[in-house]
Amino acid sequence: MKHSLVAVEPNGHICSDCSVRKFSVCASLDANEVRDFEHLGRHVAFAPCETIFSEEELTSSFYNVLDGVMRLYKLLPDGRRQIVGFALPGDFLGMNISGRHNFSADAIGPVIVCQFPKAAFARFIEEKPHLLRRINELAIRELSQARDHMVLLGRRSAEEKVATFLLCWRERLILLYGPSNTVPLPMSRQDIADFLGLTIETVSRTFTKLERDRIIEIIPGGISFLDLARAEALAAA
Amino acid sequence: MKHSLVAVEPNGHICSDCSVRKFSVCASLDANEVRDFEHLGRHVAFAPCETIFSEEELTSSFYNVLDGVMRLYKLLPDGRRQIVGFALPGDFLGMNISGRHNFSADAIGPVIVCQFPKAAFARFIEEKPHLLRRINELAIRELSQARDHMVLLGRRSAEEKVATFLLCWRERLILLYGPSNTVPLPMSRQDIADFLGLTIETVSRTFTKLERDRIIEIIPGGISFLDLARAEALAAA
DNA sequence: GATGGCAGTTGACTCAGATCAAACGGGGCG
DNA sequence: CGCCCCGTTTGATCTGAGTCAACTGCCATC
Repeated sequence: MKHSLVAVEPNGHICSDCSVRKFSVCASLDANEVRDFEHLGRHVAFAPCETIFSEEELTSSFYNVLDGVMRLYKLLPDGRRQIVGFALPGDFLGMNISGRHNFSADAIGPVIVCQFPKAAFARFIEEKPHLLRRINELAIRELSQARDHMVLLGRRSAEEKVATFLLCWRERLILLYGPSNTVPLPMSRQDIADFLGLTIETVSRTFTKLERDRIIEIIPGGISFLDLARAEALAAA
Repeated sequence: MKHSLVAVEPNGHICSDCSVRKFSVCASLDANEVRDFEHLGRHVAFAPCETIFSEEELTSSFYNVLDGVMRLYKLLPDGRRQIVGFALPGDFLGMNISGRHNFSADAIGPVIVCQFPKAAFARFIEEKPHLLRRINELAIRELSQARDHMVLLGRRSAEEKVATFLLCWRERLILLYGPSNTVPLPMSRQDIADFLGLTIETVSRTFTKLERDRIIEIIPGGISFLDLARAEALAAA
């Protein structure tokens, strides 16, 4: 846990140039609104493994991921961990009704976020129903993903879980960075295990099995798909 | 699967008298808006085991549960089922972004819903940001519950799952009907199993074990808590 | 008050994935 | 270069929950 590198660009950023704008909440804002919006958020960088916010902590800000990957997780009192998602550029974090975060978030690699003070953001949204609609849309999309993940956790085998994870992760990266059969995996095996409800050993063995079956190739920092069709068959089944 | 009993009250209902109003989306509407809202929805009754809507079906309506219990579930192609939630009076169903339902819903016992044609509802919401805010609030609450359920599915033992389920179900019923240590369970053992990512046999055995340990008592159509503190200890651990 | 059916329970056995333990391997550093 | 560290892989064994099968008990129907 290194210390944070605060405020990389002390309000010198320009939202209209922002690379994740079209994926993000801000997609719903027009040119004038974006200008106002700019004064609201500021860019903050986090070092690998740094915590952006913790479960049960009072929510003081919302976050828009600009660059990097985060793991979002919940801990049981005895230390068991369930990763409830990975956040990528464009993801919007921090909404809740209790006033406290309901999961923790930390940076996997270096991360840059656009941070909005909660109160100012709430005020800004007040008169912008289209922004609210956009946030609602994102929440509903996440809800749908959460339900899909419940099916995976409750009813799928280890091999199905891993295949599904790799394919879904690939899809997300394609949306952001364009098509490729090579899939970087910035998170550790332990992270993948805690996301899929498995142990690290099972994840590792399953990777090896998929490679032995010539479905994937394990490369440093990721995998490469050799046979997408068979991977999809495993995931669908 | 019996045939449906349509439109119990062909628009003779009065929203201002509605028993679930304070729990529901409609809580955000003022007296005038409720009057307009009345013309939008109509009450529809469903017989036990009837399907309200199916996954992948085009969304033509939204639903507000007025009475009864529904199971919300997703099926894998080979028939494995994951119940993603149970809907109780006050729950609002049908929101999605794809235009298709992303899970199926059927009645467990007799169910009455308030059904809103999608288009009319969308038009109504257009100029009512507070209603949108209320819907967003409900979505965020559900998202939080979904994440809690992921932890349960991915990281908890059978006994912890069952104890947690019974306690959570009790909490929901208390909110609606007031405190009681007796907890009706209208859903079948199979439903509970498919909700918790277990088999029916494991659910049954775990119930028996909890009863043998004098934590619960199994009664027809439900259970009764004998030792809430120990149940909570099991669920928390 | 027999009969059939279905939800739930119980028992015996199996197995997928967990646990425990050891080995591997690549990158950083003295 | 050699050593260590740590994330990962592999192997051996164990076990919690799944599977398969039989049984119970409660209605519903005749």
